[in-house]
Amino acid sequence: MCGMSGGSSWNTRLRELAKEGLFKEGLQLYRQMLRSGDSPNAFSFPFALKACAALSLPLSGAQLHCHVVKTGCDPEPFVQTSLISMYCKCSLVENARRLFQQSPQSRRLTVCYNALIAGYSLNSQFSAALLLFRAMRRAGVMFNAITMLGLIPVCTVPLDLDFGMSLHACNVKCGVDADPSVGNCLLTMYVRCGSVDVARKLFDAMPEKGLITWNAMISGYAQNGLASHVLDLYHKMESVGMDPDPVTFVSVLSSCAHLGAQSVGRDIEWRILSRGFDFNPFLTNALINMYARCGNLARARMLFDEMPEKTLVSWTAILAGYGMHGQGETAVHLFNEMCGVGIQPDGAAFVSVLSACSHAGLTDKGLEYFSEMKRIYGINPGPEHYACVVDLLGRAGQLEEARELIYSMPVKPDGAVWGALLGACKIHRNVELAELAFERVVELEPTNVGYYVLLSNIYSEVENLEGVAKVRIMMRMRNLRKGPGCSYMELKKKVHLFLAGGRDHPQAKEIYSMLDGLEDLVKDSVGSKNKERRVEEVLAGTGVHSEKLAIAFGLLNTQPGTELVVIKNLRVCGDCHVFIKMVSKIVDRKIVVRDASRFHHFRNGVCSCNDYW
DNA sequence: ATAGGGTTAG
Repeated sequence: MCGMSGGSSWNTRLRELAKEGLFKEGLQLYRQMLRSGDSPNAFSFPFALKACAALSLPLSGAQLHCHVVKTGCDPEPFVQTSLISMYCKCSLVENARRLFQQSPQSRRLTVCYNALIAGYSLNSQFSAALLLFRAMRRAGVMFNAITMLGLIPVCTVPLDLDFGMSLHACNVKCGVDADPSVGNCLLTMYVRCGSVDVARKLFDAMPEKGLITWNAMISGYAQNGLASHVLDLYHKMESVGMDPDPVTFVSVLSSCAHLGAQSVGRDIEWRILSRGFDFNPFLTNALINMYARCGNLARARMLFDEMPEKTLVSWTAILAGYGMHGQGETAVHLFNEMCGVGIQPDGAAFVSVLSACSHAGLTDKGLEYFSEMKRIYGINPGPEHYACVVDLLGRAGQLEEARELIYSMPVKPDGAVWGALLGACKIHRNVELAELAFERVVELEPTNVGYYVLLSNIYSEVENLEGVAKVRIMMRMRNLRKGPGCSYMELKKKVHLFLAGGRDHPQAKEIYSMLDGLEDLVKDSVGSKNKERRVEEVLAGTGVHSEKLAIAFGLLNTQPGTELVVIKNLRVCGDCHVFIKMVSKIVDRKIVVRDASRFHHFRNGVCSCNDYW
C-alpha cells in the first residue's frame, strides 16, 4: 500500500466516504488502514465513529473507543464529542454521560454539550436534556443554533408547548431563529405539539423556504390528519417551482390514502417513476398503503410482490388493506407468512391483523392472536388492541365477555374501547349495556358527536322515544350539534363532497332527479306485505342522506359496471344500507360504502374538508 | 483536514 502511506491520505478518503454517506465502506477502509500497519490519529476517529453511529454498531464503536485510548487521542475535544455522539446514537446514553462527566470542565466546549443534549433528546430523556442546557448556561458556555436543534425536539406533546414557546422566544431574542434549520426545527415542534396553525404562521413568515421547510409543513399537516391541506400545500409547492423529493411524496401519498383519492395517488406514482424515485422503500411502502386503502388490492399486491426487501411496514400495509376490504383470511395468511419469514410483528401489525379478524368475523383466530401477542412476542397490548378485541367479541355477540375484558384491562380504557362496545350494542340492540358504555365514552370524549348519535339511534331502533329525547337534550346542554351527514366520492382526480340534503353541487338538479327515480324503483321492489312501513324502513325515514346523493352522482357520471366507492362520515347515522343494497341489485353495480372513522379529517364526526377540489 | 442539527411510510 505504498500509495496510501501516511495517515493523511487515509483520512482524506475516509472523509470523502463519510460525506457521501458510504458508512459501510468507510468502516472497511478504517479496518484496511489498521491492517496495513498505519495508525489512526485524531483526524481519523471522528469519521469512523460517525460511521458506527450511522450504522448503529455499538460494538465497533466501543472497539474504536479502545483505539482512541490506546493512541492517546481521548482528551481531544473533537474526538470526545464524536464518542459521545456515537454512544448516544447507539442508545448507550450512560456511556456518553460518563465520558462527559469524566472530562474536565475546561474541555467541555459548546459542541460537547450540543452532542449530549441532542443525545438525551434522541433517547427521550427530556428532563436530562433540559438540565444539561441549564448547566451549560450556568457554566458560562455559549450556546448556538445547533444547541437549539438538539433541545427544541424535546417538546413533542401539547403539554410541552409552553416550554417550546419559551425556547422560541429565547431564540428570537438571541437571533438564533434566523438560522433556517432552527426555523424548520421550531416548525416541526409546533406541528408535533398539535399547533398546526402556529406552525403555518411560522411557515408563511419564513423568508427562505427550503425543501425541508416545505416537507416539514406538509408532513405536519399529514401527521395531524389534515389530508386536504397536504394536497393544497403540495400543489402550491409545485407552483412556486420547488422540486419535491421522496420525503414530500411520502406525506402526499399518505394523505391520498386517507382521502381515498386513488387517482391523485396514481398521478403521484407517475411523478415518482419519472423522477427515478422508484426503488425507494419508503415510497414503495407508501404506495402499497395508498393503493391498499383505496381498495386497489391488485396494484398494491403487485408492488408488494415486486419489492426485493419487504419490511414490517410493507407487510402491515398490505395485510391491513386486505383486512379493511373484508378479505380477513388473506390478511391472516399474510400475517402468518410474515412471521414465517422471520419478521417480528409489532404493536401496529397486531392492530391490523386483529381488526382484519374482526371485520371478517374470525373471532377465535383474533382471540388467538391477542393471546400470542403477549405470550410469544412480549408486546403489552395498548388500548388500541383492546378496542379491536372488544369490537371482535362485540360483533360476535359476546357482549358480556367484551365488558369483562374491559374491566380486566391493565391499562386505562380510552374512548375507542368504550366506543367499540357501544357500537356492538347497536348491532345487538342491547340498550342497558349501551347506556353504560355511553356514560364512560362521553366522560372520555365529551365532544365526540358520533357517540351521541349512536346511542340515539339505538334508542330509536327499540322505539324508546324518551331515550332519543334525552340524548338530544344532553347534546343541546353541551352545545353540541351533529354536523350534517356527509359523504364523498372520488371521480377523475376530484373529490366530490355531499352534505345531507345539500344542493350546492353543480349537478344538483340531475342528482336529485336521479335519486327520485331510484327511490321509485326501490319502492316498487318492496313486497306488498306491510308495504308502507317497509318502504319507510328501506328508505330510512325518506331523508336525503348524503350517501344517497353520492350514489346518484356516481351513477350519473360513471360507466356501467364500475364499482362505486362512497366514503361516509358517520357509520352510525341514518343507516340506509338496505336502500343501497337494493339499488345495487337494481342497477347491477357494486356499491361500497366505507366508514370514514379512520379518516382523520372526519374526526369527531365532523368533516374538515369543506370544498371540492 | 477533525465534532454538534432540521423533513419520510404501516
